[in-house]
Amino acid sequence: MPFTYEYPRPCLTVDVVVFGIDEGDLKVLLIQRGQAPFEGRWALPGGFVRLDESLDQGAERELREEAGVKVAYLEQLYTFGTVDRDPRDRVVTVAYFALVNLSEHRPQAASDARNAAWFAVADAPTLAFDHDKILEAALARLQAKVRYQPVGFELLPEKFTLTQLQKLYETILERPLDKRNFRKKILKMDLLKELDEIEKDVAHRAARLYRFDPKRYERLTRKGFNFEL
Amino acid sequence: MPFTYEYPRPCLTVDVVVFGIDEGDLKVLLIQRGQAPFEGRWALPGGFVRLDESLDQGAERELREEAGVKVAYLEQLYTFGTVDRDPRDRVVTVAYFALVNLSEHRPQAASDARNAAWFAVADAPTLAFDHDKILEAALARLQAKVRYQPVGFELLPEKFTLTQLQKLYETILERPLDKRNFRKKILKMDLLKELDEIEKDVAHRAARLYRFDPKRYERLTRKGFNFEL
DNA sequence: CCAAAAGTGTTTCACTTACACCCATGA
DNA sequence: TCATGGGTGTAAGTGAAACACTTTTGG
Repeated sequence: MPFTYEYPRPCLTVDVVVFGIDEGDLKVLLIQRGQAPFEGRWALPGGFVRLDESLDQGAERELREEAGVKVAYLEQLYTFGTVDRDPRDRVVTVAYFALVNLSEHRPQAASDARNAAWFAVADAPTLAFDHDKILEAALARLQAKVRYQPVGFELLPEKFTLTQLQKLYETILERPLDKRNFRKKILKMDLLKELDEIEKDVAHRAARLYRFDPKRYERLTRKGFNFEL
Repeated sequence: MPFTYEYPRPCLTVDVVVFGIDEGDLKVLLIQRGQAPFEGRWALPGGFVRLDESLDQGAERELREEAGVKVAYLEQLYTFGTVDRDPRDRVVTVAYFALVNLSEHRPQAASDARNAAWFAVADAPTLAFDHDKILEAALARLQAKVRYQPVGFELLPEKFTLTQLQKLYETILERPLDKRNFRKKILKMDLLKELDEIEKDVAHRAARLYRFDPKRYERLTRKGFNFEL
């Protein structure tokens, strides 16, 4: 018979804040709850961790099952464990923070789970449990992170213009950036590869397309940079 | 009869990496284990979370009980939850990161728990479970944090000299700093209050004592600063 | 030819860095 | 008087911030 420790055990869940960018809005993926507690309320995707999976695996599995989402980036955010955060039982949740490329994902996520939806972060509804607090923490983390790591690229299509990239940063940081300074700084990082292609089907001068250099991107992700702007 | 969720539950523990500074060495508090698994091996202080306490409360309680330590600073670090990190059962642990003022604490901690000891981080033994990984993560966090928040002061006595403060930073960052630049920068932050007192009992010119301004300190802790040096 | 966005340089200012000598004190 | 650490200023370089006009293209 297997050994087990003789201590009372709380429930353990994972919850994931999934961010995507859509036409200048920062969006978050929410799920409408089907059962009590908080039945009918919107909440972060998540669920109970299985005993045979790690926390990271649990987070990915829940996203797949609940929202059909494949994430481009996933990191642990914080663990929330106040005694009364779930009215029915003691539940500790490990919160995660994820980024997805919305241009590839929207159709799937929307069709797959009829009760999943993307909300602009600015006008998300009041969430179940302490999920408002979790969302707030995730937003703070995203804003901090984008200043010293190139995470933001996970949110864009593979080929993009510098203006798209700048809009992404402006959306996340919630303030306008200077065009010339932005381009100077981002190009000096030697992170982008200029392509021979340009935008199509725009009613004005077409912009040059870029893609990021995966090697350089990887290096900067590890060692960090300073992106104050 | 109270409601409970019908999912298998892992064990949940907290473990704390407690740092202190002692004569130019960065030290960490370890506990020698009295039971299996890893009996006799050194490990981080910690233990099972009770169902009627939050994670933060659990961390503080364990420190009190196991090591008689009152911490000056405590923050959650990361949650470790791979399946096999404890050979006997599924145990998820929420790791914390703490700073104590060693000049006030050593006698107590040493006497209180005969199996607790301070080790220089550089030559700590191999630890039980995945505690080496946790310690490594805590050290990285401390080094990162000290650059943009005034956490380091928790490690010093109330009144201190600028040289002591500089040594503290040098110890944490593991590299020498320029004396004049250090003083210029730290004083410009308007974080320190110059006292009318000077060092006692030194065999050379006595240095001026400083204390930090709690209001200003609080503000900088929240909003951050840049301390690259 | 007009609307719309693309693209491009320079100046100013603040901050970081490097660096060496005299001072005060107790032994 | 000597050994020990305390205390101080300047110059050069780097990076951030502010700022406006010309170019290209499609409609």
